[in-house]
Amino acid sequence: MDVVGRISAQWRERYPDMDLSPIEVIGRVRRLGVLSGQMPERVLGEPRLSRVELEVLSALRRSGGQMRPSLLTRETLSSGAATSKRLAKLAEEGLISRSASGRDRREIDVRLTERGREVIDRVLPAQIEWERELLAPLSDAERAQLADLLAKVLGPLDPPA
Amino acid sequence: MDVVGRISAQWRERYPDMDLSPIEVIGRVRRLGVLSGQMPERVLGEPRLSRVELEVLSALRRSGGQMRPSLLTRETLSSGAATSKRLAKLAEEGLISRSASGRDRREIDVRLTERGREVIDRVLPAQIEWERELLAPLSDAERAQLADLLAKVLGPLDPPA
DNA sequence: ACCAGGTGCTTTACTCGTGAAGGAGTCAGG
DNA sequence: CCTGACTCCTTCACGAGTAAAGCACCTGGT
Repeated sequence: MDVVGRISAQWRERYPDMDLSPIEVIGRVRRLGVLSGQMPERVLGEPRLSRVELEVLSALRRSGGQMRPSLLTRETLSSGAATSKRLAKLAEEGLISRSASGRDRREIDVRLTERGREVIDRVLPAQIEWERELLAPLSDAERAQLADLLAKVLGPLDPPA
Repeated sequence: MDVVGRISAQWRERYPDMDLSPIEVIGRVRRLGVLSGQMPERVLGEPRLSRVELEVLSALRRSGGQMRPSLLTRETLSSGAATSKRLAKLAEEGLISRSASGRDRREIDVRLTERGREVIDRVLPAQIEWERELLAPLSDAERAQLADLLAKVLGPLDPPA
């Protein structure tokens, strides 16, 4: 039995008629979320990237071209301030470039540099591999089912656009 | 479709033969983990408690008596340093007390104060209610299924004890 | 009885995130 | 044209987390 199982067993023993099903889901989600972020050294490439920095580079990579900070803010579920600092750091490390957008001078175009593209192409597969290992106890069908159930929960929560 | 769905669709379009199933699970888990932590004001009681502080008080509440910091560290998946500071803050706010354990003078007994017990008894039900709302899109059976699948993944990951 | 190595908690120095305030740009109504 | 309200990004002051070092204490082999 996992930690959350023991926790809710303890609650149940104490208050037999409390409905703990939310804890058994959300508690596990939070735990798995944290554990999935504790990647072994080998997974993160040369420049030690945090999970969120990796998400930024991934977003740039899959979008193909440039992206505005506000979009990255939404995708990473963090504050605008955090994005600003993150981009400054990534630019400092030579992984992205920032340049004024032509259309609206308030906007910034963020792009991967050559080096940034090379880094994300090396690190992302390792990251996915690590996630696959975490999910090893599940069959393919179970993994798909898990993805579906989570999508069902997230659907109404995620911002409409 | 949720954000992660759009993300993996974008990847698929670009690299049709990449296996993205880990992203579709872990990505959603991470997102839901973050969103479940962004509780509306009303959920957290008088003293503004963070999610982890609430976990500490809950652990003390359900264990019935006292607990050592090292145990709380393991349950909250954070560092010992973080636990030390957290306990100092909670003690400052009068929610817990810390006293030397009789057995081993390195150990500390952490207990809920009267006020601490009152606070957690008020806040925890609100918290569970909020989690229940997040999971509203699922039927009872689906919620149970989701809990099971997550337990299957966490089983091998959680520390053995 | 000693003391070397291990354990349990705290402290220190630092990084990273946040909300709120700030500066610059756009735009619609008069 | 102005001007006031809005948007986009950045800066600031601060809170909270971490790793590593530190301190006090226990324990088992000699």
